[in-house]
Amino acid sequence: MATIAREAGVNPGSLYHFFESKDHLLLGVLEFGLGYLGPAVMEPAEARAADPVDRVFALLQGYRDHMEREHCCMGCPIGNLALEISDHNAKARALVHENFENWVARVASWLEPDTRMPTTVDRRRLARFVLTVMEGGLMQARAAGHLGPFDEAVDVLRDYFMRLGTPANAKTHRHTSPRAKRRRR
Amino acid sequence: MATIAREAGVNPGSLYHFFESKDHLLLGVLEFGLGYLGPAVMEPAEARAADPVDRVFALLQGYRDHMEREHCCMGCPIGNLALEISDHNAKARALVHENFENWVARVASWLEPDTRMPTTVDRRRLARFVLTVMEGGLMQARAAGHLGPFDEAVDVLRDYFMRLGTPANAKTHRHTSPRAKRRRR
DNA sequence: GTCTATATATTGATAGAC
DNA sequence: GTCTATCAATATATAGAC
Repeated sequence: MATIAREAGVNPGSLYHFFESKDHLLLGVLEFGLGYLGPAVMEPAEARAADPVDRVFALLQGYRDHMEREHCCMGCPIGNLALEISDHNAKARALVHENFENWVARVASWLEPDTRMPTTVDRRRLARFVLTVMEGGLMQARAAGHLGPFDEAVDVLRDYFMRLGTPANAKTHRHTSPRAKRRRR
Repeated sequence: MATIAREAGVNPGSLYHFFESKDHLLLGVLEFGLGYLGPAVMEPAEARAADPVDRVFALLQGYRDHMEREHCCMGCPIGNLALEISDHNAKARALVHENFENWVARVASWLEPDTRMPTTVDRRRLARFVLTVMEGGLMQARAAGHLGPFDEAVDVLRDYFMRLGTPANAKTHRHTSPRAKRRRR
């Protein structure tokens, strides 16, 4: 609470005017996330690519850029909370879940109209898989202190999409570009 | 510290005879993990399946069983610490990374001799991808409160292995068995 | 090495003036 | 609504007897 107050430039006691407790503030953060996702995370990816699969990799690139700006700290705030929140905090847990479902639904809506993938491919399941790979990749990148593990995971995911019949646009192949040679590991 | 002492059945002060501080105890936990992984996690999977790919899914099944026993709480202790530990705690972070590398190296050693996958498939990268999917899947399962998201992620991963030319043994297809019908979602 | 007791620091929350 | 001051609770760590 003290850190939040300091970062916000307010006095410690003032937070309690808006949130009746530490727990309520956490719920406020998670509710904020629900509205933040669209404008701050999904819309930029939608603006950068129209193709369904390119959009997915533009989204992942957005997380990568953020992680790089933070020097491999932080990662995904919702993912961090997912593993930090006690299993007994039902309300917070439900909101983390809702944030994930929100993410999955948006990405699934991109993949649904794709005509290259067989119709037997469950778009929602595939969208969830993208989230799975993103969160697992960021976790390892944070532990490693560099983006190598995240890039590797995205590479394999791209290979999978290719095998589903939907090669991603070459522009999203950042890891195979000359610049990538400078990467650690 | 109080919780650990209580669970261990010792008095709060006694912990400080073995660990000079809270931080040192955390390092001790992570060092313990390095030796715990083989006997407690990898060897059971190795005993259950000889085939490289079946072993991978036996390993994932082991995490699933553990998660189910805990009623979808806890998940992977190393993964939890990976996102909970401060980015400034360099020693702890390095040990989390070492735990992950340990995991990846062991799984890669299973995949290396596989003759069905093209030799162009980077075994170590694939092993890391398995860890990525496992951690991302457990994270979402913990948030959801049920194993649905984990099972979905494993399903997609199995599909990927199949497309690489290495279908997993039917016995590991727990999600498509009649029992799976009882699953939520 | 373990116990009881306690010191010290940090954190969560409140009170009341402005 | 914000500020200063401060309370109460919790958590980390230490001391000294046994």
